[in-house]
Amino acid sequence: MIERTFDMADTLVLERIVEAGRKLFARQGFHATGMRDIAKLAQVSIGSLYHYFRSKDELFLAVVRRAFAERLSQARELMGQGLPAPEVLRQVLTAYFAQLAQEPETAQLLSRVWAPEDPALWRKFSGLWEEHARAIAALLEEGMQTGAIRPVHPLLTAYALLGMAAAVTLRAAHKDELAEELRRRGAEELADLAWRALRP
Amino acid sequence: MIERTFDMADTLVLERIVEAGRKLFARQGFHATGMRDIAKLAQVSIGSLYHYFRSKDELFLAVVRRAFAERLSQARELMGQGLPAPEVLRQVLTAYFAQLAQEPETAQLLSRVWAPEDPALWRKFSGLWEEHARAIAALLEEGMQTGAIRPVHPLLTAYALLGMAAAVTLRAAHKDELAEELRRRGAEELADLAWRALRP
Amino acid sequence: MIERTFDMADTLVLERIVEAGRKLFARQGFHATGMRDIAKLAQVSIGSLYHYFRSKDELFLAVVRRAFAERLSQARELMGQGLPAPEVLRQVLTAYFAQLAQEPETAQLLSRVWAPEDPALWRKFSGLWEEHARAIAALLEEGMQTGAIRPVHPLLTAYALLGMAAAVTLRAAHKDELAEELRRRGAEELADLAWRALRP
Amino acid sequence: MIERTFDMADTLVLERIVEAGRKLFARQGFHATGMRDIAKLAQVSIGSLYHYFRSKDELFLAVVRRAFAERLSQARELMGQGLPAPEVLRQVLTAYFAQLAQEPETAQLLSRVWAPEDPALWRKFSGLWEEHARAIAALLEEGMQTGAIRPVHPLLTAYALLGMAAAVTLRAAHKDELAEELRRRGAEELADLAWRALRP
DNA sequence: TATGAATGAGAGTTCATTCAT
DNA sequence: GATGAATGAACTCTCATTCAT
Repeated sequence: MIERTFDMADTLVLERIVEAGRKLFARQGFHATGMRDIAKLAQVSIGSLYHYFRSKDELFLAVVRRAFAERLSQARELMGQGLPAPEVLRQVLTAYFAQLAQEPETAQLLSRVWAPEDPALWRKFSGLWEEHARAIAALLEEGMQTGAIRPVHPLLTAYALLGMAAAVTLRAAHKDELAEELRRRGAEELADLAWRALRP
Repeated sequence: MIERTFDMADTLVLERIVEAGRKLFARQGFHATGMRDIAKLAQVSIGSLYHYFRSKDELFLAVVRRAFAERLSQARELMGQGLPAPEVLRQVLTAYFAQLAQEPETAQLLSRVWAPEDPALWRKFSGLWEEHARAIAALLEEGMQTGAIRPVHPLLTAYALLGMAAAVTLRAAHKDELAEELRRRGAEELADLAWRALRP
Repeated sequence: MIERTFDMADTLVLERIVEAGRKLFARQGFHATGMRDIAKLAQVSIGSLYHYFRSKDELFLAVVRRAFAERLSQARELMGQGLPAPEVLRQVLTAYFAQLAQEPETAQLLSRVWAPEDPALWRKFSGLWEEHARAIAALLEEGMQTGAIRPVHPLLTAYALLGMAAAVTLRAAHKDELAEELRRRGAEELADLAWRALRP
Repeated sequence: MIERTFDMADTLVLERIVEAGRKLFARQGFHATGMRDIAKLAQVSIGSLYHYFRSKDELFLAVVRRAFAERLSQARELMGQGLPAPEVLRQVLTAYFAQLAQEPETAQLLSRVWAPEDPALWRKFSGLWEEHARAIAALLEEGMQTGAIRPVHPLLTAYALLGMAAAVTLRAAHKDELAEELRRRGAEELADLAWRALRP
C-alpha cells in the first residue's frame, strides 16, 4: 500500500505524514489527534505538515480520501472481472473483513467517518460515501438488468448494504468473544443476508 | 426537584439543559458544542450545568441515554403486543423514520453516535448499542422459535439491521431530492429488504 | 478545648464549623479547602456557613485566631507563675512540641500561617504574630531586668525564637526518621540553644 | 536557546518569564498570581509560558529552585574560602539581609515558601529546604570537628537557624519602623545569637 | 524545503457567594 | 435559623496556525 520510490531507508516525507495521520485518526479520532502527535509519529516538524497540507482538515481529508480510493478501486477491480453480481457482492464483503484483519486501522477509520462532527468535513465525506454508494448501486442496476437481482431502489439499497457492513465491522473491532466471531463469520453471514434480500 | 409552575414557558431547569444539549449535540456534534452554547440556549448559567452534571461528558451521556431509552422503550412496547416478528420489525423501522420527520435532531443524534471520536465515550456508547442490539436479537430469536424467521446469527443480524437503518437515516437527513425520497420510502424498502433476508 | 454547652449528643453548629475548618485548613491549606468541604465535614449546609461567617476569609481568621489565642493563653499562664524566665521559655517550647503530638493539625495550621498569600489576610496574621512576639518580648525584658537574661533586642529575639520553633515544628510534622527524632528531642535542644543564646 | 542580541531592552523570553514569575509570586503568592499576569508582565503570550513550562506548578518550581540555587551557591562559596565556621555563619546571615535590601522580592519568595499551601508543592519545597539545611549542617559538623562549635544536633540546629533567619526576614519586609530596624541590625544580632548558642 | 518558537482565542471547569423558600 | 439551587467571573491549559530564520 505504501510506496517507497525514493530511498530504501527513508520513506518520503509526505508518505510518512499520511501514514501517521491514518494511524492516529483511526485510533483516536479527529479531535483527539493533534498536529503535534502526527508530526512526532511521522518524525517530521510541524512546519513540514503545513508545507504539505494547508490545514488539519485537509490532512484528514487526504487520509480519508486515500482510504476510500483504495477500497473503491478494489471494488471496481472485482466488478470489472465479469463475475455475476451476487458473487461480486460476496467478494467485496470478504475483502472488507479481510482488511479488518490486516489493516484494522484503515477499516476503523472508514467506519468512524460516517458522521464527522464538523459540518464542513461532513459535506465532503458524505460526497465520498455517495461515490461509494453509487458504485455499488451501479453494480445492483447491472444485476437487475441481467435478472440476477430483483428490482430494488439502487441507492437506498447501496446505503443499506454499506451500513450493514459498517455496523458489523465496527462491532468486530472490539476485543471480546463476539467480535472474534464476527471477524470469522461476518463476511459470509452478511453476504447471505444480502443475497437473500436481493435475489429475484 | 424544584417546581416552578407559575409560568407556561418556564420549564424545569434540568429539562431545559438536557433539551438544549440534545439539540446542539445533534446539530453540531460533541466537540463543536460548547458548554457556553448549551447554557445560552437553555437560558441557564454555566454553573447550573455543572450543578446537574459533573462534566460535559456526563451531560452528553445523559442526553444520549435518554434518546436511546426512548427508542428502546418504544421498540419494547411494540414487541410486547404479541404481533408476529416480521410485523414488529416493519413497525420499528417505520417508527424510526417517523421520528426522523418529527424529531430530526434526536434521530441524527443517535446516528452520530455510532462511532464517536473519543474512545472513552465510544466504550460507553457501544454498551448502549449492544443493549439495543440485544433487544432486537431477542426478537429475532423469538421469531426463529415460532418459525417466522429462518435461522440466523441473532446478534450479528441485529447489528446489520441497525446499521442499515442508521446509514439510510443519516443520508435521509440531508436536504436533497434523494433524502426526501428516502424519508418517504425508507421504512418500507428497508422492511422489505429485512423481511426477504430473514424469511424462512 | 471544644465546649459542648447545649446538647450531649449534638455539638453546637458553630463549634462543628470551626472544628472542621481547623482540620481542613491545616491539612490542605486555605485555597485547597472549599466551603463545600467544610460544610460537608461539619455536616452543615453551605447556607449555615454564611449565617455564621461573612466570608471564607472570616472563617479562616476565626479558626486561626482561636488557635493563636489558645497558644497565647497557655504561654501567659506559664508566665504568671513567677518562674524564672529561662524556665518559662523551656516550658513554652515543651508545650509547643507537646501540642505537635496531641493536636498536630493545630500545630501545622499555625506554622502554615507565617506567610499567607492573600495580602489582606497577611496583614491580619502578622498582627497575630506580632502579638505573640510581644508577649515573648515582654518575658525577655522581664528576664533582662532581673539579670537572668543578657541585654538583647527583645522583639527581634522574640521573632527569632518563634522562627526557630516554627521551622523545627514544620520539619517535625513529616513522616521520616528525622521528624521522629525532632519530635522527641526538639523541645530540649531548642531550649538549650535559646538558653545559651540568652544567658548573661 | 534563541539569541536576540539586537536590542538592549529585549531579554531572552525564558529569562523574562522567570523574572516576571519571581516578582509576582513573591509579591502576591502562588494562588493570587495568574498565568495571565505573568504573561503580561513578561510581555509574552500565554502560549509561550506553556512552551517553556508544562504547568503553573512547574513554572513556580523553576522560579523557586533558581532562588534557592543562587542562595545556596553563595553560601557554598563562602564555605569554600576556609574561614572559621562562626565567621562563615556571620557572613551568610549578612548576605541574607543584604539580599533583602537589594532583591527584596527574592528574599520574600524564599520566606513564603516555608509552608506553601499545596501539599504537593510542599513536598518538593521541603526537599529544597532540606538540601539547604544539610549544607548548613555540614558547616556545623566541620566546626564541631575543629572545636570551633560545641556538639549539637546538626540538622536540628540548621533548621533552627534557617527558621530564625526566615522569621526575622519576613518581619523585616514590612514597612514600619521595626522593619527598618531589623533590616539594619538583623544580621548582626542574629549572628550574635547564633554564635552564643553554638560556641563551645 | 525545513524548522519550532511564538501566538491567542477559546475550551472545560471551579467555587465563593447570594437569596428565594 | 436553615437550605441548596443558581450564578458567573476567573482560572489553567490546549492547540491549530504563523513566520522569521
